[in-house]
Amino acid sequence: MAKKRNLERITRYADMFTAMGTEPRLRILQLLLSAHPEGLVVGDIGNELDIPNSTLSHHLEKLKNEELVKVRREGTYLWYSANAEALRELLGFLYAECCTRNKAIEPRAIVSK
Amino acid sequence: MAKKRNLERITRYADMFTAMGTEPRLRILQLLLSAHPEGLVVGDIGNELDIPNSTLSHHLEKLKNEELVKVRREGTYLWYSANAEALRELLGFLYAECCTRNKAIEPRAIVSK
DNA sequence: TCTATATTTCTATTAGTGTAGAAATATAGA
DNA sequence: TCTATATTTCTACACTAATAGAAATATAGA
Repeated sequence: MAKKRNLERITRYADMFTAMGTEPRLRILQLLLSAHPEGLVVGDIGNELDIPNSTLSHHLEKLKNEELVKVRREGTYLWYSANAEALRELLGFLYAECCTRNKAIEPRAIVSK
Repeated sequence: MAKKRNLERITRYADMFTAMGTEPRLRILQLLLSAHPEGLVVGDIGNELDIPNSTLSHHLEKLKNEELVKVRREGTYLWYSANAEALRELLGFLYAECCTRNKAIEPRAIVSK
C-alpha cells in the first residue's frame, strides 16, 4: 500500500501548490510571511494588496483549506498568519524529491545564488 | 519599479506552482526526477502512470510552458526530463521567503524530519 | 438595544482547466 | 513510397475557479 500512500501525499501537495498557484494568493502568503508570526488583519491585507473584500475572503478560505494559513479572532478582527509547519512540510517534500532522493539539485545551490 | 519586478516574479512562480498543482503533473515531475537526468520517453511515462496519450501530452505541454521540464527528440521518441535549474529557482524562492527573509522556518528543519 | 465596523456569505458572470477519443503529423526503416 | 510506431493536435464536454457587488453576520461599545 506504499503506492496508495504516495498518491495521497502527492494529491495533498498538489492541492497545496494549487493554493499557492495564483498571483493574489502567493502575494498574500508572501505578505503574511513578512508579518510572521503575528500575521495581519484581513482589512490590512486587503488594503496592502488592493483586493476587494469578497475576493480576498475567498482566497483566504482557499489558503486556509489547504492549511497554508491559520486564523485567530481578536474582537471584530480576524488575524491571518502563515502556517509555518505546513510550509516546512511542503518545502521538505520538494527538497527531498530534488536533492535527497534524486540529487537533481545540489543542496547548497538553493541557499546561495 | 522594485514592486513591479516582484509582481512579475510572483506571477511567474505562481504559474509554476499551478503547473505542479495537479496530481497527474506532480507525479510526472516526481517520475522524471527519479529518472534524472536522462528523463523518460512519453510512452513510458504514460505506461508507468496510466495516463492516456492526449491527456499526457496536454500535461507535458503545461509543464514545458512553465519550463519545469525539457524535451529532446531522438528519432521517433521524445525524451522529457525535469528542468533542474527551474526547480532550483523555485525551491530557492520558497527557501528565501520562509527561511531567509522572514525566518518563519529553521533551515535545518527542512533537511531533517 | 442601537450603531459602527470587520468580515463573510450569497449570487452571478466569465474564463479557464482536465479529460480523452479520434484524426493528424513526424520519424525511421524496408 | 509504403508501413509501423510515437506523439501531438483537434474537438468536445463537464467541471472548477476567479472576480466582485450586495446582502448577511459577528463583535464591541455606547
